[in-house]
Amino acid sequence: MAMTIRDIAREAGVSTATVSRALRGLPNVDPVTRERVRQVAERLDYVVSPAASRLASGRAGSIAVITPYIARWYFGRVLSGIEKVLQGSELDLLLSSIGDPSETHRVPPHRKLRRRVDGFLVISLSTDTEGVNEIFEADVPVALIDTEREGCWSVGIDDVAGARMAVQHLINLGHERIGLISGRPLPTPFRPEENRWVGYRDALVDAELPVEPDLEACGHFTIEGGERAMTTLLARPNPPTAVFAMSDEMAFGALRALRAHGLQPGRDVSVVGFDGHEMSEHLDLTTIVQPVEEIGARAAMALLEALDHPTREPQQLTLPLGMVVRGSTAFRRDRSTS
Amino acid sequence: MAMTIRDIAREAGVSTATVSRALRGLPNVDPVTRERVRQVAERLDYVVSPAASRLASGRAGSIAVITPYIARWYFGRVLSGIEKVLQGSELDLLLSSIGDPSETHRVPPHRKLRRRVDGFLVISLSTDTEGVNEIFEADVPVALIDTEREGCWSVGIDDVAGARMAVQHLINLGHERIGLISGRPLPTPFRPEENRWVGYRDALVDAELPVEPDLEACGHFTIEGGERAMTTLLARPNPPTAVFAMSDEMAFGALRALRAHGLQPGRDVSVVGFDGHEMSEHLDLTTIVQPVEEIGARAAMALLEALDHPTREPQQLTLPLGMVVRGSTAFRRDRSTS
DNA sequence: TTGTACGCGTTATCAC
DNA sequence: GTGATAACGCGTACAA
Repeated sequence: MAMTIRDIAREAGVSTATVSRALRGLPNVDPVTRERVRQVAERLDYVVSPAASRLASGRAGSIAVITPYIARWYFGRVLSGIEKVLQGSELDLLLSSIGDPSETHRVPPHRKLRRRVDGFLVISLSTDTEGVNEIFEADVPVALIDTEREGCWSVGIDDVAGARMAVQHLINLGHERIGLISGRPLPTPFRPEENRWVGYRDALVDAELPVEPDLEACGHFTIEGGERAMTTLLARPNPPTAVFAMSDEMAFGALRALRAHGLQPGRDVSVVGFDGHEMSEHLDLTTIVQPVEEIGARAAMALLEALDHPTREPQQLTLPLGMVVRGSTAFRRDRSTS
Repeated sequence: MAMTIRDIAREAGVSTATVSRALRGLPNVDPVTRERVRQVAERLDYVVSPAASRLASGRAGSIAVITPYIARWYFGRVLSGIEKVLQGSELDLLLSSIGDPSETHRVPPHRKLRRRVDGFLVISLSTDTEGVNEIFEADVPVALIDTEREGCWSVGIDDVAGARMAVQHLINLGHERIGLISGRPLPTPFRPEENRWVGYRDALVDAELPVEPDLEACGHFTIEGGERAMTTLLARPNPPTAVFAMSDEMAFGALRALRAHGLQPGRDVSVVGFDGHEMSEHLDLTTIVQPVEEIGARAAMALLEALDHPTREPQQLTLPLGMVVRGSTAFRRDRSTS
């Protein structure tokens, strides 16, 4: 049924070794021979058996992407960036979501992926997360997204600086009580969350503004959560006049909560998001823009490089951030004045 | 370095054959022996070499998901549903996006995936799309999402009925000029697009309402596109008083276009979307709701079943649809009256 | 119930 | 530049 390398060898009148060399583009093959082998392989519709090739070569021929979520905006886009790069390589992309690490545990990826991948690509997860930490035991290169770790390649943005930029923008607008819609209570298994928290706090401290627990609420990175968080903040004794949400989706929920309370974003309460989600433009949301697809693409490229040059020293890449100011942020006005 | 089956056999004092049988849960193994082998394997941290196992057994141990996009809402959610099911199986999930079939061609998935998957899961793509049609030559089961084809398993919704329901809702509200924001000009490589077009037309024809080219505009399934499409429709000599958008995201754009023109969704122009996107609630959009993640999950389950029982006759599964009515649709009022 | 031994389709190491 | 041939690690008839 399926052609084997021997069929090609026989048909081309050469040995299997030569077929192997010819097809893989290795040197020391007569151009004429190579071409003949190519023709025969083409004609007989031959494709190498990956299983056999992998067994013989010792290479797995694939890389695994470990992500907490697949369906969420950020992760989908990063994944897309990764896939586009890998498409151009010879490697298979194995997708493995580990779900929310705080939920019921699935089989840790390490155990299931043992011996079957040449490298890992990890999105957003802290390297000490249970189920993630184990992948470093495997002796394959790892490219980290949104995190760093000794001996690993990594790509990401400066979350601390991004959060600072967002909060500083609010400070510049005269706000003094600046709230935070975070993901969940620290510590979290997501690095960006920690870092944005630090950036938020640093900006406030530098400006000698209060950092109160009362100014923070968890939004769990969902629209619903953001809405609840904003509602919570509004119900506080002394509510913030501006809010920094750690993601655009949570900011969307915050905007909705404001409107539900008869408040106008920007005019009554300023909101800054984080991501550069397409909808932010449509909802007139000021936000920190990160190059999401490119983050994925660069990480994939880094991993490919690591596989090509095993000895090369891992690099850390930080991609630039931007801020788009829209109507959701404005100068602070005393609410009683309006 | 890495343990082999022989190491386990030696350590457990049995043959490799017994180790293989014991570890795979095959019958005809003394429970005591099996347990001992298990213990040894556990202790030595042994995992089978997938390459060797696949070569020997002839099974690829993985399935491929073919999708046009990864980053878009619908596809990300379907993919997530698939992944959750596959996570519980022994199969690897190979992700392969083929991009927009009308764009520059990448390597067709068939060629790259030959001999390396036990089955295919195809999302939304017409089976006669170039690069997709070839996968049926491989002699492996295929589960189709949003499409059907002889000999294939399939899962989806009734797009014709869904579109009909949306348009009928508008008709019931008294609208007579009902516009359509479609994806792109027919023919398209996406089945849902064709079917929703049919449902739109059928509903209008049944109600003896006009089906004019002037009432249709392409939105390419993006927010931006939907906005442009709505703008186009509003500029027509005799613009529609209601619009059915083939996706929620296009509907979001349409809502924005309306506001940009000083029109109020629902009051001035009614809009119905399609999907059940989380944001639709926040934007007060009436929409047809489909169980997206479940579509993916069911398709994956179908494929697993097909792999387990190769002789079983393929089934076609149609999942139920719902409609959520919100503020974006309302009784038609003569615009001059307002 | 268990063991033996061959085959799976390549790659890689030698010789030539 | 090319050809034998020994791995690679496991699954599986077949025999015991």
